[in-house]
Amino acid sequence: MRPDAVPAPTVRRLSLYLRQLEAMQEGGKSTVSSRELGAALDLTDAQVRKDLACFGQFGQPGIGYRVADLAARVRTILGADKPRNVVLVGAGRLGSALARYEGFGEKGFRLVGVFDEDPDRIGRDVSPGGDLVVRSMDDLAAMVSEQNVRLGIICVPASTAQAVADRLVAAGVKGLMNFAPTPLKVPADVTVSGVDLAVQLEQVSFQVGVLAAGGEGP
Amino acid sequence: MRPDAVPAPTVRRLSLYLRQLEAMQEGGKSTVSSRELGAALDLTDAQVRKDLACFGQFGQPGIGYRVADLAARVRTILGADKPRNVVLVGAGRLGSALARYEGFGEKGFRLVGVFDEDPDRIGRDVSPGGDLVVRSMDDLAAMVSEQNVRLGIICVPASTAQAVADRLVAAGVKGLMNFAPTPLKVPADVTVSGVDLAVQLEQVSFQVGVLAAGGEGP
DNA sequence: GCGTGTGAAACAGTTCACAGCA
DNA sequence: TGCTGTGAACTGTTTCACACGC
Repeated sequence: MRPDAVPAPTVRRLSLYLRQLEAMQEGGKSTVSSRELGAALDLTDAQVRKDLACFGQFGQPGIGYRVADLAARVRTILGADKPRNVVLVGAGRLGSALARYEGFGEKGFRLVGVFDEDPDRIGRDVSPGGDLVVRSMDDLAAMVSEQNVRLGIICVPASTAQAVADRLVAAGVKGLMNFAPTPLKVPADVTVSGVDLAVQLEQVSFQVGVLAAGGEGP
Repeated sequence: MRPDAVPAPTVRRLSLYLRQLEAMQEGGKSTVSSRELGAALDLTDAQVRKDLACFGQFGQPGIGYRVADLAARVRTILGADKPRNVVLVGAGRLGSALARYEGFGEKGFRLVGVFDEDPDRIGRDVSPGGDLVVRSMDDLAAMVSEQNVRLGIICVPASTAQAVADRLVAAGVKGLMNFAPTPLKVPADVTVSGVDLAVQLEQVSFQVGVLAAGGEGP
């Protein structure tokens, strides 16, 4: 299957498979069936097989999948086998917390720069290791091109998010994770994923209301 | 349409409509067409109408929708017209940043408690206003029942996330937003929304790789 | 027996196209 | 004319069911 034909939901699950496989590998498991892998992630066995089939066949009938092999294969598919550089713009509370978030590093992402236009924030240390300080926005473009950065995280207020996105795109970034509660306009060759925390909580809240109302009946 | 039959994507967009409508209302706009509303959010006009039609008909043919009325109606549908109490568990860096995130308050959520089991964190101030301190997990159940809390945010490491979820559910919480990179098992009447930041970034990264590869051809 | 890979069927969501109304 | 509301068509995803291999 051509890589651009892989459904988005499949890509999301691939990431979950990898995490689960790594946990199983640590636990000393050598093979796993689609049923087992699915059960751990609340998915059907058919779903797991369909997802993996997008990238060729590497299961053994009657046995299942070899955990180590499959993990390595998925890692390659996702590109998680080589480090991918990331920059983060906006060193407010959320931005600073994300800069220190270990989860990105565990997935093979390398945060190479944190930027902000507020002079009070520039120079502040935002890494657990102490080797990352907030830099001026003036240094953004150079960093992106020198370190070949393709991914950017936007953690600025909604009012400046579009301007920041424009600068990142102009510098050469091709994928954005946007925490600002506003839609971004970007060229077609740039991917944006909006992470709108309030909207997500709103969704849970609505669902809770629905289930509560549904449960009231006789 | 029965409220439990509303598609999840529609609920998410409803939240976006509301934000856009509020912006338009502030801008002094009194009516808006599905085309306009859609354009602001990168949606088709048909999509907007279908979404709104789930909740009855309140558009005027030839005119469009009255901004103020529609905003009020959507607010009611989402339950955003009355405050909804929320507790947050895990006052690490991410948890502390989220506790201070204004976006939740703007949507009508009220964070009434922040909890952690680490004694070093208990008592620390985690609010912009200074009226919210980290409390012991021992106080969780009482707070949830006294303040009638239905929503919880989990910001603890993956290793303790399930245990925290169990305690929240036992206390009476019906909806969870989970920032820990692990799936949670909960009863059927409880909703969980996983916000897996690394997975989300992975998805963007994969997409970037695909588009880059696709663009190389002749 | 068990378990993969895969076409067929079912389902969900989006887009189209148009009737009907201001 | 402009715009809504909505059935019909379409697209994409999930589930089912089974042939084939260990």
